[in-house]
Amino acid sequence: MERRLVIGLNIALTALIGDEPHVLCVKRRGGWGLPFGRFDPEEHRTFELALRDFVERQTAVPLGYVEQLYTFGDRGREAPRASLVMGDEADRIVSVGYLALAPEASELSLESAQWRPWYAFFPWEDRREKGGPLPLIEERLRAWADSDQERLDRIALTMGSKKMRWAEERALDRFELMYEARLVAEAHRDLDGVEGPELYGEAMISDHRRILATAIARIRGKMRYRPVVFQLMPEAFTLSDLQGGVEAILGFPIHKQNFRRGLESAALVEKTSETAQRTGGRPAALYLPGPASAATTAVGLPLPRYKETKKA
Amino acid sequence: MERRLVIGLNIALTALIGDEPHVLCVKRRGGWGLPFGRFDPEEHRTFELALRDFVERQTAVPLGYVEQLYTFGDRGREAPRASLVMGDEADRIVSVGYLALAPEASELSLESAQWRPWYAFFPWEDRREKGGPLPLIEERLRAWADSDQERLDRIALTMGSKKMRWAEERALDRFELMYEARLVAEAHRDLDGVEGPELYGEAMISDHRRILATAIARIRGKMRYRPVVFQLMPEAFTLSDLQGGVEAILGFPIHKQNFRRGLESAALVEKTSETAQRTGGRPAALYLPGPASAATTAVGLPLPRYKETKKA
DNA sequence: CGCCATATACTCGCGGTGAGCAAAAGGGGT
DNA sequence: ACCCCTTTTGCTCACCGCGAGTATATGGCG
Repeated sequence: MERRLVIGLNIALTALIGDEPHVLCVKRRGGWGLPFGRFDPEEHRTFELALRDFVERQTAVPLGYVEQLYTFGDRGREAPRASLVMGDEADRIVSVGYLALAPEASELSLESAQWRPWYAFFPWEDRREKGGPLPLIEERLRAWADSDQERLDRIALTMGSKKMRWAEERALDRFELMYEARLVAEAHRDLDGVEGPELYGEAMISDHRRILATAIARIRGKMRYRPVVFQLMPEAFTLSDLQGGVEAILGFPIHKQNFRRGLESAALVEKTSETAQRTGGRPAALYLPGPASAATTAVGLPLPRYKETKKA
Repeated sequence: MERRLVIGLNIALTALIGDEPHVLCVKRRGGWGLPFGRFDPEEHRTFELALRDFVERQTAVPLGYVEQLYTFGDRGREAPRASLVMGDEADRIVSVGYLALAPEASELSLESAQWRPWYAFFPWEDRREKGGPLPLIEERLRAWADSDQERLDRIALTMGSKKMRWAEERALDRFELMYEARLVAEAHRDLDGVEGPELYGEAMISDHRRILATAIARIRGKMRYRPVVFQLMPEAFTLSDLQGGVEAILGFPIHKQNFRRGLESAALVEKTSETAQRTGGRPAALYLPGPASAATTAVGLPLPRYKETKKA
């Protein structure tokens, strides 16, 4: 029997709902996963076209900004059951992961598709509020390292420490560390089928949570040198909205005045004469993306680095 | 007749020879190209293993650092002749590009493999010396733009201008611009088969020059936040060697004292007691990669941005 | 009319970075 | 032996971006 190559396309489509980043998920047997499909060379001229095609079919959501993430070709990268979903047992699956951004989370007509918050899958990536599972996770990672200096260094590097600052864009490294230390359900599912004690975040089928981690890492990193946030914002927005969105993606709060100063000095936004009607305090001016906000521009947002000592 | 998916792996393996970055090329009919091969799912467990396997077979050069670049799945991305090399006419080729770095350019036993300098393919990317084809290229690009403001903006953005600084990591964008403006031979070969006037840089088969541009862009960008240069250096080196390598990759000269200051304050290098015997001036101390130079470290070299006003 | 909440404006100080000067350490020629 | 040339190495200084705090404007609401 001949083995054939099959190319699967996976997409992490994210949009903001309020100040919470969400990812589009579809229900499969085995649990939630990212929308995906098989690339048919007869039918589609490019990966992107195929992607748009079947995402719209599966979820009735049109795609906006799209970017390729990574191509996974490892045999055995998935649990055996994945092949039941994607093709014949004997086929070899190569999957190409994509990131996409939408300016709003559209209504979903299908029950099998749903917007789910990022941080349900990665609770440790959200540091906007004090608290959270991080201290405990670090403790368990150190227990796993078991005085192995190399492991301890790696933990300090990816999770932050006294000397090393928290690097929000290392979301993938953190997930891989958690996987190796068996603190996420997928590790047990893939390796021995046994449930561990206290695991963190919701699992996804196959390696989809890994792809989502890649997507989070990518967009977090990209925000520093490309104005991609605007792909997640509506036409007009207040600076607070924008900052809320940025903080949601980054996973930590930033200084308001400095953020605004940087935005204006880089011509990233343009003030309109209208104001938003809000409850609470003084009405905020509505802004539009400015001349420097074109997706092709190599200008970054004024983003600080995470610091332990900041107000909630 | 059934069409099948074929996965091709392409690799841009680079090493320094003196102060010149070189890429490993293989001779094919049609001209020079990157080493590549067909991924056989029966034989290889992962892409990387396959890569190492056939590069060693084709060129007898072992790979060091390896990183995936991008996966190209477009139909018609290649000239028809490519399918003769890679598979049957009817097969659909998807190619995965890789970047690899070697600490030295090993001797090549095969005549069909050869180290070729980066800047033979991209003369406009080397701004270490005054002069070069850039002013003329910009002029021809503007002629191509023909007062189309969008094109003019794009040119200013990718090629630099008064307001926009030269961004060395935009090598891919520049190549794509040159392709669209038909200033590289591939554009004519792929589109109409006619030779144009004055073209820039040597051509490669298929889209291999594009992959090399991607590789250059990637390593240039990566140097800013990861100490990847050390993958290109021998065991011990002088700071001038290191700086020469960095400048070779970046494509422009940098300030010596500031470079050294940054290196030491980041603990990227470690001084040894030995010195290099050189002709010319004062002997330089030999250095080793320092504690912060591990490939996993998120620390960048102290790299300035290109400025027009610099010494030769 | 006073209170509250948020938006917006301004200031201050540190540290990173760009740029240059000057001394140190060899080699080679006269 | 001495001078000159070259490259390395050490140091200074000014500027600017950025973190962080303080103060003022502008609305809603009781």
